[in-house]
Amino acid sequence: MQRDEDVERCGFLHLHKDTLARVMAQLPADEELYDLAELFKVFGDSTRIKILYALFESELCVCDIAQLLNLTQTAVSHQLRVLKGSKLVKFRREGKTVFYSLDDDHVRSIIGQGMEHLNE
Amino acid sequence: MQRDEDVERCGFLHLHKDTLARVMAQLPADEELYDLAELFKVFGDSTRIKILYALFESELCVCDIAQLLNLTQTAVSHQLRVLKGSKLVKFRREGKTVFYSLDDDHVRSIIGQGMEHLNE
DNA sequence: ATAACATCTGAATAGATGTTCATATATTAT
DNA sequence: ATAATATATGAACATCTATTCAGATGTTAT
Repeated sequence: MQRDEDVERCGFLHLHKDTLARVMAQLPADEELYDLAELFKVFGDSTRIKILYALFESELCVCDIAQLLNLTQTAVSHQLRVLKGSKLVKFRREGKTVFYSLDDDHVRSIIGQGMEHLNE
Repeated sequence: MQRDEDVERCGFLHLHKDTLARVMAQLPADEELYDLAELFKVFGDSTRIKILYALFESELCVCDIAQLLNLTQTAVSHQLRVLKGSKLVKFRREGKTVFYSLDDDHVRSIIGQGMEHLNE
């Protein structure tokens, strides 16, 4: 991934200096780009997408999610942990059961935009 | 991932029938959800995110992208292939060089929404 | 035709990821 | 305290994925 000057490559032949400046100016810091990729990685699993979609309509407990989507309780629990870590879902406890719900409207808009892209 | 009735679980204790109906009605087909996850998987890699971001300002050739982002030409080429496969970038050939550009405004909005979510 | 250049492709490898199994924790009822 | 229930967690395993290396393809100039 890291590179130095030990390999022959073309120069910035096709890129004007001012364009280069604009591209570089737009480019966020490496860490921010990394975090962004980490966020999308969370959306990049069908189990998690299913869970998020199920939560569109109503808060749900772990067990209901598992039955609804035909998944094991353990798998759901693991994935909810990931979704929680990215602040995409929040939860509240009520006795033995834990209810999860969407934490953020960005979830809807991101998924919505993704769906739009697919249906083109 | 697949389950049957051989394991003890809670019933739909917390979910009213009409809510269940709404949740199920909202839920897209499995294949669609799978495709959506595949799409986000593409966004879920920092190299690809960098490439997409670089293309926000201007079309770029493979070699310029590689130098700009300090990546090998091969790695960039492989990732452009993936981006092309998801219709996120398009390209045009000009002599020896190939210029890539964003294929879709959804790229901007999806990345934008992701960034917004991070900065909360 | 040959050389030089830009890009692409396939195989191999190392690292990341999701599920399962077994078990632990937490809450409620008896 | 004990049992029952809902959820969470850790380790192990199999699968997927991104990069690198070596070589192929396509284009232009000589």
